[in-house]
Amino acid sequence: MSSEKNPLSPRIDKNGNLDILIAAAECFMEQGYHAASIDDVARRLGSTKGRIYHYYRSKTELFFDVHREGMRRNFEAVTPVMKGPEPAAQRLSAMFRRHALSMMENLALEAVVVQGVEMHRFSATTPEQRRTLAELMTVRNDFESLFKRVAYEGVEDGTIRTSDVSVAVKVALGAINWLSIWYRPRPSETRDDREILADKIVESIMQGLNAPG
Amino acid sequence: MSSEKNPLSPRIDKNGNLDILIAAAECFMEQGYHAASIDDVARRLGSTKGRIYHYYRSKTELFFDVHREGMRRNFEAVTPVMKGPEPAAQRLSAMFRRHALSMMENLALEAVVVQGVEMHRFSATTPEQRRTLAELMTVRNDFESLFKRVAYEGVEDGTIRTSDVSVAVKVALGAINWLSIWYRPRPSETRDDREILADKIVESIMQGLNAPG
DNA sequence: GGCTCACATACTACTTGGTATGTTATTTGT
DNA sequence: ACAAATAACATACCAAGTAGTATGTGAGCC
Repeated sequence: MSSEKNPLSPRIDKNGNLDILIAAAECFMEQGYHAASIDDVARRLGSTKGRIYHYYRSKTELFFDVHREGMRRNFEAVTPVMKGPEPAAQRLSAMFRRHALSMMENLALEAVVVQGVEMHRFSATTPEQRRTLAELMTVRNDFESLFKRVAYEGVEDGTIRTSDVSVAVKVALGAINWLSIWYRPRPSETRDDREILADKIVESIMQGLNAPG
Repeated sequence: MSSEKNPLSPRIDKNGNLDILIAAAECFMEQGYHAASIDDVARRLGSTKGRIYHYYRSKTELFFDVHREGMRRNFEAVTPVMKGPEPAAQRLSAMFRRHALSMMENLALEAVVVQGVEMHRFSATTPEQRRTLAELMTVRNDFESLFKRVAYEGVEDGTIRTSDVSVAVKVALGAINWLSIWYRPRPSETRDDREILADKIVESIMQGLNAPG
């Protein structure tokens, strides 16, 4: 009864194949999907291919599940703050903030999400892979739509001003996703440090660079 | 006498190996560096490997030169507008605008730049490759520093307001670089369309999303 | 007529995704 | 409680693709 047909749930069935997802994400982040071999992932796990192919039928499926788990955590981070009595601009800020923090705290997974689906557009071979691919693209669009919806609410309630909501959201999400390129946690880093950084990013997105006047 | 020791100049010696760079960039953009084979690049050129290996000693060097050419065009686009009598905020806007247009008009090259150097951090084998890698990272940092410098000028002349110039610049450049992920030119697109899009992006970056007040 | 440039052709050594087959611990049916 | 089935891996192996090389070849130049 616990496993719904939610397309966002990887099959992490209480056991330790979440380890596999994390290890795969780290390898994909460091070397890129194609350069990282299954043996690399296994080595990082301290095991062999056998373990991975016991849970995943192909490298592609492994990648897809890493992507799913990353997107799942994105939704998990953002959805709790998107509704409420506050003005839309305030809720949107909270969403950006949460998303930025999620990027930092799930860096490997999110780097894979960013590295993303584009790569596979051309190399997806089997029809099943193409369907999965289409599904993942849909999930990404849905995620972006969450922000667009709240941004539109902000235009209506007067707390947000922009000439093109769609572009503005893409700009903001691009800025946050770009974290996966340049952000690397220092060893001594604390949660406070990350929150400070997230706040600065949100400030840049919401206030811009121009001095008021 | 024409070839200076400028690290930004790929060796495009009047002949047609610029074609190779473009074809390689397109392949790398579509399939990713590792998935794109030298034969793929050759096929796109309507020739064979022989031609490519006549000009480039390895796939890695080819990638590096694509990266160089992309960065060269970035500098070419931005540097002409970074100095002048205008207030810094205005010059910074112009730089962002030019950079965004450069992203759109050199999409393949810039996508490779974005896909970037990080990938090679782990797989760079020879000492020479490591040196080239370090060089490319330096060039990227220098490019970012261009924006930071003008942003600091803006803080001083009062036309720019932000709590952290470094983060703000990373946010802005991230937003622009993100174009390489989602922007794809429509067939009927004109230069005006691209300029309109660039203006919207610059507006988002400079004004933010919050309604003034 | 030789020499070099600008490629094309043919080939190799190696990597890598995937499979087929063990092997051991754990669960399950009775 | 015990055998049988199955889960959870490890080991050994192969076929396919690919970076790089060695060699050929025709056209232009000196």
